[in-house]
Amino acid sequence: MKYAQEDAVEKATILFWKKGFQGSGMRDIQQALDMRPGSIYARFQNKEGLFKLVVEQYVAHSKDTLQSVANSDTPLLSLREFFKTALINPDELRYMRQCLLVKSITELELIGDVGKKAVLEGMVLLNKCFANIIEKAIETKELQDTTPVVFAADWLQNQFVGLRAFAILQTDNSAIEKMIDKVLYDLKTQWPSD
Amino acid sequence: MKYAQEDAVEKATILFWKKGFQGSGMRDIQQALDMRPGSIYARFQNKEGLFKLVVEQYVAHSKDTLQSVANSDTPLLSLREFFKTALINPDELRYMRQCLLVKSITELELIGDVGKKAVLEGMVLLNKCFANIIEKAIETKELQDTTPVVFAADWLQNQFVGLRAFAILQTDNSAIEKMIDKVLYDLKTQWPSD
DNA sequence: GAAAATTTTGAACGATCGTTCAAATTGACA
DNA sequence: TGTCAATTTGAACGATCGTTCAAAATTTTC
Repeated sequence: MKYAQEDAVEKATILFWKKGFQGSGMRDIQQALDMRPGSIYARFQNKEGLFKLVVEQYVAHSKDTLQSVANSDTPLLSLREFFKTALINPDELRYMRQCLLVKSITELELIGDVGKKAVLEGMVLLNKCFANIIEKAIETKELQDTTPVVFAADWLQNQFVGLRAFAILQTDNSAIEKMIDKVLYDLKTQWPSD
Repeated sequence: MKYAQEDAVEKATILFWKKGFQGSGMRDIQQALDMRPGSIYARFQNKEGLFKLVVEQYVAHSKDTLQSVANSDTPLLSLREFFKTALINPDELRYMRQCLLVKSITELELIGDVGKKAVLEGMVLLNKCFANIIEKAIETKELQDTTPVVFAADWLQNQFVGLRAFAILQTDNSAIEKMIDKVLYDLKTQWPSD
């Protein structure tokens, strides 16, 4: 029963990821989940309720991934692999290059308060995950211990956003890899002082 | 007559910028332009035709701005000012922090071919402007002459995308300024070799 | 100033939007 | 197997979507 729900949310995730909140009609959702409108409303309250679950599941999954990066022996090397996996994928999965949260932020005004809250809280949570990775990388001496953790976490999250927007337009995978290298390079250099 | 058209496109720009292509209904547009549907269709063909003009005008304006940055005595200092102007603005203009092109890219699948083409060509054009700035900065010795122009242009455009997504969520202007400093710092450092 | 050409108007169209709900189906328990 | 609760169904609702077009208003032409 609970499994069926997770499965439905997963299918909805693909749809929202591809088409956005506004762009995904209830009839698209009905088709994707193979459920009739009444069932969807009985289970998820309404479109926004489903979207909220999608975002929460997306964030939870991202959090898990980022935590396993942080807990790796070499967090920075794992981070590089994580970037590559997220940004370089076959054509039918290209929609995944865009970050679902960032995509949602661009249409934040059109989403209700419930969905909005889920998106913004998700951003904050993932920011903490990035901070955690940086802390761990300092511990393993992959990063200098002078690295400003909180600021670098914001910066790293930014880089990820920019990279994803870049990757979605890019056909050349090696250009994406070079861009990832630049990010990791800049992460290790000096940071501007206040 | 032509002036009235530019004025209408400008008003439509604000609307599309705030609400996106899909999120801007024809009735919103009618109200924003103070025109009745028939007039709008007579002038702009349809919603997508208006959107195309909006994107083209947006790109043309951005191009002008970036070119004046490139033609400054100190392109890199001007670039810094450009970033600050684009990313730090009063609350009623906050919608401008998001890049209209990037916002459009997130809903590219929902826009027709005409609008899609305008957006993608706009990205390419602005990329060339970024490359031009880098070339000029090399000439003025603000950048090392080993800076890889084409790659750095992609990178700089990326940074701008990331910064804008960051700025739209940010309330603290000094955090944005610090992030801009980091970008300019990283622009001047070494680049990973192939 | 009359006639012709151009532009603007706004009611109305069919399609699609998110959502509802009475009826049918299914599942749980005695 | 019969009963009751829980779930699923799908036709249908009012609202809104992008768009059309005959009629009215305006501008241009001679």
